[in-house]
Formats: sequence, C-alpha cells, structure tokens
Amino acid sequence: MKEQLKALREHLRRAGLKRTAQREEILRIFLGLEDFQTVDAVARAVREQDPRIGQSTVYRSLKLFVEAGLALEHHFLDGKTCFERPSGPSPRNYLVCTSCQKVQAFEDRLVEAVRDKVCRGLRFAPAFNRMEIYGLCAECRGPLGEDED
Amino acid sequence: MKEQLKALREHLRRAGLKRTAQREEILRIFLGLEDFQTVDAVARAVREQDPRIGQSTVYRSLKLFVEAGLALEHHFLDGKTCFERPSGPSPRNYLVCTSCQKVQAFEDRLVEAVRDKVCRGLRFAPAFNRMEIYGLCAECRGPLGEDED
DNA sequence: TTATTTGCAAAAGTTTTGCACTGTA
DNA sequence: TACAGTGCAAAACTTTTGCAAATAA
Repeated sequence: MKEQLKALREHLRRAGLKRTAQREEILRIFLGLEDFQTVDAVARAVREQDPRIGQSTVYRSLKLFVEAGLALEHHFLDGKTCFERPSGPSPRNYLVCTSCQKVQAFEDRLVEAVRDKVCRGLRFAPAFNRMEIYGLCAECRGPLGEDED
Repeated sequence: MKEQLKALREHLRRAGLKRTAQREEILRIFLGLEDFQTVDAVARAVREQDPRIGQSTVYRSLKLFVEAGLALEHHFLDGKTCFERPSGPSPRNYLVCTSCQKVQAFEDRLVEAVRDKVCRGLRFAPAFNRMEIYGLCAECRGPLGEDED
C-alpha cells in the first residue's frame, strides 16, 4: 500500500475522522497528477475519473491532506492556490519559471543559515521559511552552450 | 511634492495615460496607510475619504501603481492579495508574524549569494527572488530577557 | 475633439456553507 | 444507532468587465 494512503488513514484515525472512498480516491488521483496543480485541475481530474464526486469534497479533501501533511498549499506570484505533493521533509524552496510556469523545489542549507542569521538579529522566532526564485528554467532558456550567467 | 506622486505622474506621461484626481487621491491614501494592506482595506480607506470613488477604480489604480513601481503585490501564506509600499530598491525578503500578521522586510546579501549558487547549478536564469520567514515577531514573542534561540 | 477614465452594476472566478441524505464506525 | 461525510445548490468573496457618462489632453 502506498505510504501516503497509510498516512492518510493514520491521520483520520488519530483525528477521529472517517475513512471514506472519496477521500482515498481523491488522494490517489492527486498523487497521480503532475506536482503543483491548482484546485481546479485536481477537481477536473477527479470529475473525469468519477463524476459522482462533488467539487466541495475535493476542496475539503485537499484541505484535509494539508492538515495530514500530504499536501502543501502555495500561492506563487499570480496568487492562484496550488498544491504540492511533498516528497520527504520538504525544503520549501522553489524555482518558478516565468515562461512555462513549471516549479521545481530545491534544498540548500545556506537558506537556513541566512534565516538564522537574520532572525537572531531581529529577535524573530522562525517557525518555517521559504525562498522563491523566479526566472527562466534551463529548458526555456534554450539549448546548452548558450551564453550563460 | 511627494516623490511618489512625481513618479506616478512621470509614469502616466510616459505611458500616455491620463492624470486624474482619483489616481492621485488613491495614491495619497495608500501611502498614508500602514504597509501591506489588502485591496479591501485600501478600498475602505478610500471610500471613507471620498465615497464617490468606485472600488473598481481602486483595483485599477493599485494595478497601475504596481506597473509604475509604486506598489508591490504579495500573496503570503493565506493567499490574500496585499500591497507593499516599497521604500528604495526593494529587498523582497520578509518576516511574517504568524500571530499578529505583521510583515517586515529585510535585506541580506547572503540571500542573493544563495540564489546565484543554486541557479548556477541548475542552469536557471534568475530574474528576481524572495525569501519569506514565518514565525513570531519580537513583540509577540514577549518581553526581552526570555529564553531565546 | 477624442481617446481615456470613471462609476455602476453585472459577470466571472474561487471558495465556503446549509442542508437533506448517505455511509462509516 | 449516532455522527461524520457527501453532493448539490446557494451564498459569500474577490476580481474583472461592459457600458454610458464624465473628463483630461
């Protein structure tokens, strides 16, 4: 069984919520999509596979997945809500291509070093942080060998 | 005359747009508010001072200010649109208090160092970047002298 | 004069909610 | 059985747009 399905059931059990076919179906479909989909895209994919599932259930389930740690909600530049399927401990740092809109996550412990330095100076107690870099991804930038940097 | 008003007029002139009382009035009110207000808050403040100004004009003006470089649009954690009044070249790095919702900008050239390092490795051509740190601000954290870090 | 801007109200898009019915525990 | 979850449609928000009247250049 998929670990995420297991995690969902565990979360439901602990929270005293019920295990339903819809929740598991929506999770399965969500996990099968490309990463960083909008609610609408998820809802359409769900409707395609099972038109009997209502869109409010999709909204409610995605929110549930966020609570269960199975999804992360984002609002990049355009403000549209989209959801990430975190793989492992999430770095929460992103490269967003302004041409093709693709998002890729990255990790770099220097980010946390900056966070600690800044927070110490301002007496800010950090809970979590994120860095977003907007620009052109390797693909949109063109073939290798071009004048770079 | 305020430099921002000058900048607005200059932008209008260059873009072949018209200088109107509403635009200048909304700018004045916007500049007088606390930083990082939602559209709705700006619209309410405008309505308070001059009920004859319609809310679509507020929306249109804020968008104009963004184009003119007089405002920056943000979507922090909750996804709500809010606007910053940039002072000087904007650092685009923020500390967001999860208790009182206050936002403070910060600058640290290490952020740009991280950006360059990451982008070089992934052939990503950065246009701009931002870092957001969520947690408790000094004020919400409590009085000085408490157990810190 | 002429094209832009405004205010209004309607429309469009997104998310939430009330409620009767269904299904899980 | 009891209560949470679902589907639907309506409501609540947020933002955009069409259009006639007003206004800047």
